[in-house]
Amino acid sequence: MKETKKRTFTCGLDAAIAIMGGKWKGLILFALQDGPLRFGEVRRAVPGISERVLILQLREMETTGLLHREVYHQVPPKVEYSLTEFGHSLNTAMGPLGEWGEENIERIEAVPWDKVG
Amino acid sequence: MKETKKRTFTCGLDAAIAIMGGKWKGLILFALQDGPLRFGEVRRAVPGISERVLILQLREMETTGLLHREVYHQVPPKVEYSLTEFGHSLNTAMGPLGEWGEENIERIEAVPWDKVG
DNA sequence: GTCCATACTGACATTTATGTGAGTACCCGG
DNA sequence: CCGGGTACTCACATAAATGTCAGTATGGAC
Repeated sequence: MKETKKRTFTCGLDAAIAIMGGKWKGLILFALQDGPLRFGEVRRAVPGISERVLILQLREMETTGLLHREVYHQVPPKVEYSLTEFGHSLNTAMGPLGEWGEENIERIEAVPWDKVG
Repeated sequence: MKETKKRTFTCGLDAAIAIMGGKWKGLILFALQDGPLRFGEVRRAVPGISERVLILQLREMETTGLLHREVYHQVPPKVEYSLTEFGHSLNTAMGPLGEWGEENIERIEAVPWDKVG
């Protein structure tokens, strides 16, 4: 029960998708690419995310080694999040995907999303 | 709710992630990169996916314009799926992500996945 | 003492994604 | 008439992801 299950992946893309999780982690990664941000700054940098989900995502990304969490013992509290080397490398790898999205954003927005699901 | 809701995205990466949907579409795209495959061939190329979910994913990807569905009126039935130009371009954009996953697959598999969620 | 700001935590509800297993339609060869 | 092969469809069930909202802890300013 306490054995850490060793997930296996069919290919590198499979693994990368697992790391990326849902719809937020890529955006969080993107937001942090230019340097550390405090919790509240990350929240403002990722419009639409709820506070609780942001915390969950940040914790997951800390566990997977994508980012570092630095706590300053102050009042009011201050916590800074920054990318690790691992996180930076993933961010770099996602660059082309982001560019593809930029180039095709009109087409993507025109998709009849309510008929997709 | 009859109006097709025009989703908007905060950035290109956001849009790309929306297109990629869950954990399967990237793998399906990857499987189709070398040419058309029949339904059963896609299923075998994407281990672990259930038949129903595969159908749903293929339909979504057809709707979003990533792939083309060609029906041959034969018995037994034959349906071939192939990437569109749009699908190919996305596949290309995901190339670096797949390579990143390959390079880091050991590290990713070593993540304590049961403590992540 | 009261309030402020910040970064949380916890209970709960909802939405979305995925999975299971059965059944359908078709023509053909036996 | 039966079973084989393929690509589905349908009803249902569960799991995972996301959302809402209230509450907590802290020390300093007032």
